[in-house]
Amino acid sequence: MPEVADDNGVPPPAPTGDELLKVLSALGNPHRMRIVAALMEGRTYVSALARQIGMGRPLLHMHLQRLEAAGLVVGTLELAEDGKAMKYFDVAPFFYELSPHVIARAAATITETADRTAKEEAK
Amino acid sequence: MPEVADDNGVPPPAPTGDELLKVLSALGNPHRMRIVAALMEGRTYVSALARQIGMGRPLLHMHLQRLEAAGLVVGTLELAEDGKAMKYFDVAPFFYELSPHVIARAAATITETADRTAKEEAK
DNA sequence: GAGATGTGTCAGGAATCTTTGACAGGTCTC
DNA sequence: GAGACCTGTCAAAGATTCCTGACACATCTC
Repeated sequence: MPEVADDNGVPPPAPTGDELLKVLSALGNPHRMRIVAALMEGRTYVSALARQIGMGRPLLHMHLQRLEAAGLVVGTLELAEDGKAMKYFDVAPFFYELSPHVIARAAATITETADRTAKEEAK
Repeated sequence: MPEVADDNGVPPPAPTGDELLKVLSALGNPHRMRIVAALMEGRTYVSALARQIGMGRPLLHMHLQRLEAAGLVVGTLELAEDGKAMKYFDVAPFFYELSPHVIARAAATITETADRTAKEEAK
């Protein structure tokens, strides 16, 4: 018997346009996909992960930030026994379905905050 | 009773890393999401679509190309009655599931063709 | 032929994303 | 205090993506 998740029935298959957009653009990057993959093997803290996948800390930091903003990973600042502050990351239990309908529905609710709209708004 | 699709059972939930990457980065863009949405309402040709969603033809052309490369839409060059060549686009019946496992699995099969690899390859 | 419609491509600038190196702050051990 | 870890941020390069304005080619109508 496989693992039992406690959600019953169909999960809400209608994400917001902005949400889906953030998720897709976050996952649409080789490094970030690898980061999620690495995190699947167990939680770690930033520096360790950086060494593990051969990537600069500042870079990793930025990518993790992007993933966290999309709700795909969660980071918690924990204090180790010796008093050092370490930020551990875990993958979040996300699930999305990608189909023409989902895309179409999501497209209708796109805010486009990062557009010229903001400028004209300011006027 | 909902619509009946003629695929039986579970569709292969293990896309290639490169494939998933192309799909996600293609869909992770507001314009391209809107293009898919617009195409869901019916097939059209490039110029008409450009007018419909208020976008330059060259730009639209590029976006459609990206979507087609990812296998999300299909374009066919058809000859109208009056002899004009028009390129009609349809959305493809794609379906992907996005979960940590899928990402992790896909991440393992990333080719990274668009990397420094190509340069060193050329040498 | 001029004009309207369709196709496609190219060059160049604008806007973003990615990446690196340096810096600052913290705790612990020697 | 010096050195080894950890965290975070910033500025400035590099690389991509996005976007626009031409341009070329084709067909049909006036």
